[in-house]
Amino acid sequence: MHATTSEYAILGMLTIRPMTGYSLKQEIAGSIAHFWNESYGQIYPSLKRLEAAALVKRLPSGAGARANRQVYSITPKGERELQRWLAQAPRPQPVRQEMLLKVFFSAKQRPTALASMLEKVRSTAVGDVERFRELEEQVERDNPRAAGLQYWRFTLNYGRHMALARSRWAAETLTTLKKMKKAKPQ
Amino acid sequence: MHATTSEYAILGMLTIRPMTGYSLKQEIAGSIAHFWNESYGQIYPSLKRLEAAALVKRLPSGAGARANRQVYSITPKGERELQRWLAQAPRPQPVRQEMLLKVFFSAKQRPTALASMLEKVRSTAVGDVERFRELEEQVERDNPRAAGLQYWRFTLNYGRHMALARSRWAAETLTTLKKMKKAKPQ
DNA sequence: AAATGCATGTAACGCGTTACATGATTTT
DNA sequence: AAAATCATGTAACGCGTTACATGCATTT
Repeated sequence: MHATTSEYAILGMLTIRPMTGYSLKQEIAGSIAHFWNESYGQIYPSLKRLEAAALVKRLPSGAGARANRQVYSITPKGERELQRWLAQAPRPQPVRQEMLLKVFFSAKQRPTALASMLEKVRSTAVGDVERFRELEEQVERDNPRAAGLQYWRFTLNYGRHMALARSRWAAETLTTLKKMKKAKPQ
Repeated sequence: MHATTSEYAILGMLTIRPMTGYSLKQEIAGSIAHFWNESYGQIYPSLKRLEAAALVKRLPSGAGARANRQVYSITPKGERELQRWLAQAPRPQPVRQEMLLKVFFSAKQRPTALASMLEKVRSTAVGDVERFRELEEQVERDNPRAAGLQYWRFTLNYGRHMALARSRWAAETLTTLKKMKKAKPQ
């Protein structure tokens, strides 16, 4: 078994309900888009591979309208494979923070340039905190009895924690930058 | 101008001092590895492209030993291009959190599986906080008069803030998970 | 003499997005 | 009748890592 993370994401979505490639994309956009996305260029070939590995199967399409529609559901084998994957600790992902590159290389620039960038970072992060809070309320309003509501909340809460940390770091860095300016006026 | 972020990273490193492809890799590993990495497969072709765009130039290699050695330095044009890039707000990067995928899809699993995963996430994050603190001390010890020391600190501090937020989120989530178990014992 | 380090480079592969092509069905 | 939505798919490209090939210089 050498499924990609995209394939596990699809497998996971299919535990909610059987779906077409098209509705997978929609469902992802409407639930986990704040931390995961898939494009059709990934979805359709993935479904083919998952089917070949018997982790998903095509449901018989009711003849007539939308006969070309391919509805996929997860198989028991697919459920076992998903479960196996869930139990493994997430692999640490390589970090590539373009923003920190800009911070680091600002050492030889006028500090005001960095300050204005950090001000944008800060205000974006503050906005994100609010956005996550609203999203959570919206999710609770629209899906009050969703089976995985609490788990959904966990993921939104993660986003909020991170955005909050980011905003605090930016504010702290801006303060330090101002102190540096005072200590060493040009 | 359509340089990639890797190319800007290389350009930035060359503001520290002229370097070979080989030493670029080393220098990156020894300073910004906590948020950025480059492989030779990126570095050498990038240097070629940067040279073609006249953003870097090859220094004349002193004949004799190591004659094949290619030392690159940033050009005034390269410095202008870097500065232009630094002034732009960092583009928001697409998030793909494998870990949250596991949280989200654990809704239909036994909660103990998620708990043990989160415990790993938490302890790793706690370790990271400590690691960033140590790294900062080490940097201050080894490079006490580095020109960009404060900016270096900013980037390490970012890592620490994020790791701290992650550890707190994990702890909070674990607590909620325990409460859920109590409220609905199997 | 052997091992390690310095140094340059490329080919293959993986994973992902974007953009396009195509057409049926449903809504306005 | 037109517009929007549902639906499937692929080709091209971008960016990145891994693994390999090659060879000289320095240290042990």
